[in-house]
Amino acid sequence: MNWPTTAAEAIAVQEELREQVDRSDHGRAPRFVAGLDVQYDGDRLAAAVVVLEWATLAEVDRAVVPGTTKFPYVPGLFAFREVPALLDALEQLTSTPDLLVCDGQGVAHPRRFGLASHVGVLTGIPAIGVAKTAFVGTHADPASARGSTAELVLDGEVVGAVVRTQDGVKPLYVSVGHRVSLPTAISHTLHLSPRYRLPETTRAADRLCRDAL
DNA sequence: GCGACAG
DNA sequence: ATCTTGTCGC
Repeated sequence: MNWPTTAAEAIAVQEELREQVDRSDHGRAPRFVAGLDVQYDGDRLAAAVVVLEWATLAEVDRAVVPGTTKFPYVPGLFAFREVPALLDALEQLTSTPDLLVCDGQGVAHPRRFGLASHVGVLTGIPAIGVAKTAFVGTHADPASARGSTAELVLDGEVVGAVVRTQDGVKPLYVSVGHRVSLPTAISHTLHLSPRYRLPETTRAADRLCRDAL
C-alpha cells in the first residue's frame, strides 16, 4: 500500500474514502471484538491488537508489531500516523474479529473520516471510535449515572455521543466508524466497559503495546 | 486574526 | 503521545 506524505495528499485520500463510510448496522451481535492501540517512544512505535470474546471478554488472540513513525501528528490527519502499523498488526492475527474498537474518533471528525472510519473502510470490518477526549463538536454534559449519554453535534449534525461508562467518571466520546449505527456503537461501548471507564478492548491493547516498547 | 486541536 | 508528586479512595 502507498501512503500519502503531505497533508494535502492525506486530505485528498480522506475526501475520497469518506464516501465509502456506512453508518448502519450489519448482522448480529459480534462474537470477537478487537481493541486497537499504538504506543510511541520517539520515532519508534508499537501497534497492538487484542481480540476478546464478546460474551466473556476473555482474550482469544493478540498481535503486536514494531514500527517507526512515518507521518507527524496533525489534528485531523491522525489516522495516517497509526493506520499502517495497525493494519500490519491485524494481519498477524490468527482470527478475524467482527468489530474493531479504535482509540480515537470515527465520523466525529472535520471531514467525517477519523481513525475508526479509516480502519473500518480499509478492512471492511465494522468499527467504532471510542476517544478519551473531545476533538470536534458541541455537547451537553451527560447525567452522572453509567449509561447516560449526550449528543455530539457538529455543523448541525449528530456525529457521535458523549457516553458515561461509569458513575461519576469522565465520559468517553463515541462515534460510528463503519458498518455500525451510533445507537449500536454506544451499546457496544457500554457492554465492553463493565467495570472501568475505558472498554476492556482498549485496556488490553494499551497494556500490550505499552509492554512491547 | 485568535484559539483549539483524537493520539 | 509525553513531561510529572502527591494524594484520596476502595
